[in-house]
This record gives sequence, C-alpha cells and structure tokens, in this order.
Amino acid sequence: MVAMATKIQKSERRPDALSKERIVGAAIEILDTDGEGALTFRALAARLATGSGAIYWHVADKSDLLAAATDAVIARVMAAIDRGAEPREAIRSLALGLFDAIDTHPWVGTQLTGSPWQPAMLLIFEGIGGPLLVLGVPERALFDSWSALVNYILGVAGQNAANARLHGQETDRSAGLASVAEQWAQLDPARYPFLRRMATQFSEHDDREQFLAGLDLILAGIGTVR
Amino acid sequence: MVAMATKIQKSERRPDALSKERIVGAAIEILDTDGEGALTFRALAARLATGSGAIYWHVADKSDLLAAATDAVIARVMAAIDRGAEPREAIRSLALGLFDAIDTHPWVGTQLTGSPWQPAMLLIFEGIGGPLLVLGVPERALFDSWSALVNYILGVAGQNAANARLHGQETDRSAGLASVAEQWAQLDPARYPFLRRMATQFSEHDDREQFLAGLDLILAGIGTVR
DNA sequence: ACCTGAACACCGTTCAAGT
DNA sequence: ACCTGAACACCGTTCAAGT
Repeated sequence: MVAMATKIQKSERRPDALSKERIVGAAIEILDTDGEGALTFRALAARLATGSGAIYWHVADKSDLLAAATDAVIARVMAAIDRGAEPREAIRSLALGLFDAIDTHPWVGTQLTGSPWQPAMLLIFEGIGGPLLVLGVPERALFDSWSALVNYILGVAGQNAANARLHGQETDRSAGLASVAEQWAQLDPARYPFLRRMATQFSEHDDREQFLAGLDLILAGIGTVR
Repeated sequence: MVAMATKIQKSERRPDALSKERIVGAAIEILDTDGEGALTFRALAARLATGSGAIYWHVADKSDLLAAATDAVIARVMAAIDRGAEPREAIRSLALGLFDAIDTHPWVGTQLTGSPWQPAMLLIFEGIGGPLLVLGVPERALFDSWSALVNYILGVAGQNAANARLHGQETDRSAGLASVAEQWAQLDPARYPFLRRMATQFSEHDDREQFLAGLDLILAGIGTVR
C-alpha cells in the first residue's frame, strides 16, 4: 500500500494543549522549587490546570516522568560542555558541569544512576571515555579508568542529591559542618586519630573542591599506568 | 536530689515483647527478602503480630527505622574488618566489606549517604582515614585523599543500591549487559568512538572487580603525592 | 508502660465518561 | 485523540481506647 500523507496532528492543537514537553517542564519547576517530595500528579495537574489522569495520556508513569525530566536537564548540561579542550580538562569540565547541575537540581542525582540506555547517559559515558582515548591511556587500562571515573562522578552526584534530600535548602550548612567537626574533635584520640586531626579541615571544606580534588587523584592514578 | 535505684524494666518484660532490636531485625528481614518497597508499617506489624501503632512506641518514624537497620548492618561489617593489615590492604578490606554488604542488603546503599553523625559512619570514616596516616600520606594531601576515597566508596555503594532497586533480583544481569553492549556496538563510530570500542568489555565486566580497580587507581593517585 | 487498630490525610494509578 | 475527575488500593502517622 502506498504511504498516505499523514496530517500533522500536533500543529493543529491549541497552543496551551498538554504535551510531554509541557508536562516535563512543569515537573522540573516543581522539583526545583519544592523538592522531590512535592512532585505529585495532583500538584502537577493543578499547575497545568488539568486532571491528574490527563497526564497519563502523555507519560507512562512517575518514573517515566522523572526519567524525561532528568534527560532534559542532562542534555542541557552536555550541550554546554567545552568540546575539544585538553582531554583532562574536558573530563573536568564535564564532571563539574554535572556537579553543578545536580547542585541546582538535586533530584537529578537521584535519577542519574543505573539507566545506561538513556540517551543523555550515552553522552556522559562517551564524554568521559573519549578524552581517555585522546590521552593515550593504554588499551588494557582503558575500561578500568573509564569505569573509575564514571563510578566516581555519578556516585558523588548521587551523594549530593541524598544530602540535599536530607536537609532541605533552609538548613545552615556551615552550622551543620561545625557541629560534626566538634563531635569529631571530642572523639577518643586513641580510637579515632584521623577524624580528630581532620575536624578543622572538615568544618571548612567545600564539596565542589573536594569533588574536583578526588577527580584529579583518579586522573593522577590513571597517569601512573604505563 | 540523690539518684534512686531504678528498676530495670526490660528484664521484667515477657520474652516476645516488642523492642527496637526486634523491630529492626524484622525490618531487615523484610528489606532483604522483599526489597525496600515491601517495608511498610503494616507489613512489619503483621510480621511482629502487633498493631502498626505499637511500632511507633519504639521507633520515631520510618527514617529512624531505616537508620537503625543500616547501623546494625554496618556495625556487623565493621566488626569483621581485618584490623592491622597493611594500610592499603586495610582500606581495600573495608571497601570490599561495604561493597559486599550492600550487594546482599541493597537498601543499605540508599541509606548510607549523608548521615555523618551515625556511629557506624564514624567507624567507616576512621577506617578509611586511619590507614592513610599509617601510609604516611603528606599532611596537605590527607584530607583530599580521604575525601576522594570516602566519596568513591559511598558513591559506588549508592549506585549499586540504585541498580538493585531498578531491576529486581529476578532480572538476568548478563542479558541486560549484553543488550546494552549491543546498543553500544551499533553507535556511530564518529560520535561514539569510545563506547564502540568498550562494548565487549562492558558486556563482560564485573561490578566488584571494577569497584576494586577504581579504588586502586585512587590509591595510585594518592601515591603520586610526595 | 506498652499495645491495639480504626481513622486521617495523603499517595500513584485506573477508568468510565465526556469533548 | 485527548481530557476530566471520581474511585481504588494503597501509604505513613496519629490517637483514643484498652491492658
């Protein structure tokens, strides 16, 4: 049978019609503004001035919605990455881009893990591995090096998300750090020699700097493979 | 006022009385057997042959319950760690102990992050930092080295938990790996040179080995600091 | 002091009914 | 084709009432 010209349905719809993009956009707003707990189908329907069931016409279920929202944010990050930089710098740039994205959208960190089929994830994977090729990492160390970087970068992403989930944005971070540091300072020095010594540094540390320092240690480790 | 001798209430209770320990034990069984989604106060009450409200007498809320369950598992892991080994080996032993514990109790990985006040977490922190002192890592690199290891170890823990949450234990892992690898093998080699090359290795990789390889890369990186 | 279980205020998801 | 919103089967948590 000869293919018939199919009418483009989308363009006929009224401009405020529901679409997966509009739903995902509204979901991102809710997630960013009020946190993961605030994203309910009822809240989403209210914001979109529709019924909760209408959303299911465009979205399979809540995990589909979260995956789509994550994909949208990650795609934006990846588009902004500094291509063609020195390989180590390219990896740092990608890693920091992800770190900052998760800092502003903590819920992304929760989602980011364990869906290696999402297109955004492919971009991340290649964005970490590609520079390793350029760097001339020996064949036998390629996979281990890539895997270490991916595990580290996505792992820290998840941690930050969990931290953000734990204490909402209102909590005074430096006060929290100070109280932990004080607890460390009072530990038995015979049993906790390390934490005692690190108390001050812990109270002054910056998560982003530590993230980058760890990344550089892994890159240094990769550099030792000859 | 002079302290009065207080009767020890606990010993008078009937042996099957509810206690936080019994509740936590039952919760761990449910979590291990049926997963995070199956731990509800109703299911827990049914297993303990009591009312759901009774649990609240011993446990503040669900997050308290999860924290206590996590603490119990971690404490067991830490007790089994090989103390007094060569420092690098001590770190590996601790890391693998955590990895394996999360492999059998995936829900622990979800919890493990972001509660640096839990006693079990202190043991982990010191267990990673202590060997760095023995290793003679220079003062200025101590905190970065510790932070990188902690971020990596807990990060991968969280990832594994997310993976386990994603596809329940019934999913055939090697089939999943193979299908991802096949997808990679068909990517455009101009845009995805790395993933194309890694497809085979990805399909054959072992998470535990990759975890250890990454840890060794970080330790190698720490070794470059003089 | 500790336990019971109904009740409350939520969820995600479905589905008959509308346009 | 798309939308509506009530209904269903759950949750965590509370609380009056029991022992």
